[in-house]
Amino acid sequence: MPEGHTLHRLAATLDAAFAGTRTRVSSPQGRFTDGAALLDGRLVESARAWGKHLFVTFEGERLLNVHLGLIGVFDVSGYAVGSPSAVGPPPPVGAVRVRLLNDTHVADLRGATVVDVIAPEQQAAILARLGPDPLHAGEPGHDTARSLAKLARTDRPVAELLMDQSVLAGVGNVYRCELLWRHKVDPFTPGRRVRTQTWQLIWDDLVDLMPIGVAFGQIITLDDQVMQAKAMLAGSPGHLVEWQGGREGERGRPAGGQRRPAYERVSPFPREYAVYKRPGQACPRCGSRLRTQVLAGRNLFWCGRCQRRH
DNA sequence: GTTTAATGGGTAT
DNA sequence: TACCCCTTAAACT
Repeated sequence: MPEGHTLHRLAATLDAAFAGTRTRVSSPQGRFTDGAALLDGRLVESARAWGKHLFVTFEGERLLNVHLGLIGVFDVSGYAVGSPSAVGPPPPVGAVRVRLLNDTHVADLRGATVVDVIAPEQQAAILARLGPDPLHAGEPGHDTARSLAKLARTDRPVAELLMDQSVLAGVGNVYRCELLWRHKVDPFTPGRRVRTQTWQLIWDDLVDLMPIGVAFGQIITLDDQVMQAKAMLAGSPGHLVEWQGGREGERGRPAGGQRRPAYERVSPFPREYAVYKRPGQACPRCGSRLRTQVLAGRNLFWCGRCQRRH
């Protein structure tokens, strides 16, 4: 589910599956019929993500803009990769708002909060609202300069600022809780009291961790898992790994040695976090009882004993 | 069978 | 701060 790593992985998956191909666009559920008609049959140029926003660019300066919200899912699967399929694409299951289809792949979108056909100017307006994205680090504007300037001018708590997409694009509730814990930062520290160095270290950590999240399709922040993940990525030749099943995340028999891009790697790691969703349990670092509290409408999880830094 | 929770965010009050 | 939207699956009764 969707923080920035999910969207970037999705963009890469869609790009590999659809870029350069003429793509059918439909709305099996019927709530995107008009938009689908505007895109149907056009060539897909690219799929890219900034923060939690996904853009699929079609020929003729038309873009499909998707925001998954809290519960959206965009499932991409290959139904005839390697050899032509006699059976064709699978029928849509459930409330499929948008289906992308070409000769090899099918992608079904469900539950998204934003699904729009937009022009390049509207995309520019969306991007202008976003803060720097750790997954675009190294590109112009994607560093800590802008976010530090914002921090210096506000008393809003750092835990709220980390989730503000105009401060940092792509960070969600899991990354924010885990990063604050990793850096021993008190979630309630007012923005202007956060040390420049602390914020820089958090940013550098996100730049390091989020690509691992993209590669494994999972937020990985526990140090031992991070080390194992890095070793696996370093040991993987090129960018290809064995495809593990019919659908992302599902285990299944290898489909005849088919090779798929690394971003479809299946994660071997259990979903474990230091503080996220562990209220009442022991802090992995100091053993103190972990706490939870709703902050700005979202559940915050932290350790009240060892998160004291600013 | 019904309720709830979920890695989000916009708009109204 | 409250409420709204989107959808599904797990947790309740």
